[in-house]
Amino acid sequence: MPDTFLDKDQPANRFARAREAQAAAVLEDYVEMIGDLIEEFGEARVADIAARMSVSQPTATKSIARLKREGLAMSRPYRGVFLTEEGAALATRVRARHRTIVEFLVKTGVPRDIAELDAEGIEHHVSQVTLEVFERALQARGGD
Amino acid sequence: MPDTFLDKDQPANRFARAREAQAAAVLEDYVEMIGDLIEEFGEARVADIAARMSVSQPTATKSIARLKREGLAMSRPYRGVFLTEEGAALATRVRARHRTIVEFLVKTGVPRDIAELDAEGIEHHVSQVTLEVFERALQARGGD
DNA sequence: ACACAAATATAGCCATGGCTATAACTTGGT
DNA sequence: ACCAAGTTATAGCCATGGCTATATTTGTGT
Repeated sequence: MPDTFLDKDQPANRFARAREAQAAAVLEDYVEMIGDLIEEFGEARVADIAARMSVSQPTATKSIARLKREGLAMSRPYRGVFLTEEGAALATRVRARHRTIVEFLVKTGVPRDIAELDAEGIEHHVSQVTLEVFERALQARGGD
Repeated sequence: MPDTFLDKDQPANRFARAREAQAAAVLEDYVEMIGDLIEEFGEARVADIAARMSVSQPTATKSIARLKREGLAMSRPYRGVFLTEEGAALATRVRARHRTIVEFLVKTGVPRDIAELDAEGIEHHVSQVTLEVFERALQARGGD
């Protein structure tokens, strides 16, 4: 089990820390979504990625370039996008974390649709410790 | 009671929504911290703001310029920064929300120092509905 | 009053992540 | 085989939020 999702160093200041988490957020979102698309359609096309992110196609292309630079994805021009081993592993962790947060919020009393929306922003800022607390809370009372 | 913190429209897509929340985050953080500084020292100097944000002084100056453009703060060159009525109101709401989230996390079982760190990133993505759920959870079991 | 230190502003750089417009490539149909 | 349509890439723009280096202003101490 990893102790981090996508960070290199821990900054001293809480604002600096939140900034770092934010920088990783875009990568995490793309990787998770590309994983979803591959699972659904067998491949992830740029156009689909752009549509899911509600972003223009060139913006998606640019972000994918960054994913490639960071070693999370691979692609050949005019072909679909695929995840590296590292990217796939990250996608798995991100997806699990997302589900944990949504389920925790729902269990706490937040309507599921709102929980989904909030989780999208929240998930990138939840530490491993907090995530484990959420998991324990889920197991405790009614892990149906 | 406000139904929003700092948003204009609601985007359809959850990623787009998270992006918007993020755009407001910097403003919210600055406004809250400027409020803190004014309360502590009677004024907020650029140097202090920069130090608290762990950011260079020119970066702080630039962000303050944006706060002014958005009508949240005021300042005269080489003088301290002050909040407009709107800025002060926002600071109050942001501070209350921050405390609610920290206390909720602590009550759930997250160590306080970690709760503080996580809250910094989380708070900008918690909807009004979820916040109210947290508040109710706090009142419910042991509002000591 | 004036010089100097400290604080703030400005200039100019970089990366990210948006966008539109357009070029280049793929693919499917005749 | 080729052309049209669809898809992806590229060019070039903008704002934000980082930074360093430097100019300017404030204010303090002698």
